[in-house]
Amino acid sequence: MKKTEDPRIAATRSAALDAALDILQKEGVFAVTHAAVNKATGISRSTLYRHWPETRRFLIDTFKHASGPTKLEPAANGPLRADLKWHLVHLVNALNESPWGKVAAQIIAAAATDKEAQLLINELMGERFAFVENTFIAAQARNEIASDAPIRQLIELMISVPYFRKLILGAPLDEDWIESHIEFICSLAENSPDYLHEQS
Amino acid sequence: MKKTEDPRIAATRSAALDAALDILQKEGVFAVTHAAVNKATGISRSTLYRHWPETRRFLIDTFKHASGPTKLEPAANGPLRADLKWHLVHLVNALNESPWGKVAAQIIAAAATDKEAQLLINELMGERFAFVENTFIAAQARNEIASDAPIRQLIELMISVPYFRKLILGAPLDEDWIESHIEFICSLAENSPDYLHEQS
DNA sequence: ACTGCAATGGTACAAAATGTACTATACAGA
DNA sequence: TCTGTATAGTACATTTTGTACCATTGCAGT
Repeated sequence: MKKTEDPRIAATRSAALDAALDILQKEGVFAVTHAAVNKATGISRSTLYRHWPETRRFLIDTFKHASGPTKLEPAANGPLRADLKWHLVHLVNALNESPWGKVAAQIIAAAATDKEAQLLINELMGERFAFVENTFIAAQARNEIASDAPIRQLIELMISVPYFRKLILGAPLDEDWIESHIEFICSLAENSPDYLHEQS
Repeated sequence: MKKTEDPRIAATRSAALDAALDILQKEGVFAVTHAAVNKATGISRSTLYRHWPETRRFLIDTFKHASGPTKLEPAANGPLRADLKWHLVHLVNALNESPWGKVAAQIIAAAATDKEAQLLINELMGERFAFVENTFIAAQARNEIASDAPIRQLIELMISVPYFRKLILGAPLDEDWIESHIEFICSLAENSPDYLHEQS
């Protein structure tokens, strides 16, 4: 059994991934190479090859590094509107300010051919979905919204639009937009017509 | 002045881009190289370098090739629900069956560092947005939906969710899903509460 | 059919990137 | 201090990438 990890290993891994992430954001996936990280950090190429014998794995680890420690704190148990806004602000911050916003598109693209990337996405998205879902369920329990509200679709609406705007349209996600999006979702959730049952 | 383009040029371009697209779909962006296309087509490497001196441009042209001739036929002028379904089926088909669905994520990722890729996306998305927008405007003219319906947001809802499901979640877009999504959108559009004006 | 022009194919070669092996040094932990 | 391991550095083999050159092929106009 192993006591503690050699701090040197952690140090090089951390420094290398920091640099790789930086390169990834600034110059794109093609620029993330052992040689480039060596140049940026001074960590010798042979050491980098020992840590990541295959470039693909290096890139995947960089992605994981970018997603960072995902500790989603629980939303306050206020009214639905406040809780949703809290979630949305959290999401928008992640897209606007953390490295995540800049590399998410790369990870998604990688997922097309790399199973690990897809797993990473599933993990992160699953976490966020569950998180928002809990908020809706709590609101149902407080009778703020109908018991048959289309929660799944409301969650998708809430999350997919900011991703789409940011990653695909390149449109800004500012304070005003957050307000209008929340308003849009909340009026749907609160009015809660029987969307799925009143089919013509 | 130039009469007609040498058919050989068109032939090699076409064959090269076909192969490049095939490689892109099957093996990802890193596999799209002059050498790989040479191996796949028999077109000599020197010829490929003459056509695309830089690999980046080669990839961008492959993206454009994937997006194909985007001739969006006008939707029928039926009731809103029918028109929207027509649009959504068209979009889902593009995501499910054409190369677009498989390479869209790659293009989006490329857009992060490449201006041309972003322009391509803007062009394609702008086209589709305008298209769906016309349908909503026509529905307004026919008094099917209120004059102050939040069209922009409804369009984003309609388009962003299938993209999100397909590209990010990897979830299927089948017939059932199309029905429920249409139902969701239509009930919003038709009920048309004053989403944006009844702020608390 | 003939001819000039341009595109292609093929080869050779230069340059750079990638991957591996080996040794000496520096550092962590006991 | 001592041992084991991680790192730095070097050297080298291999692959990939990019360029130059020339012979050949095919197109277009006469």
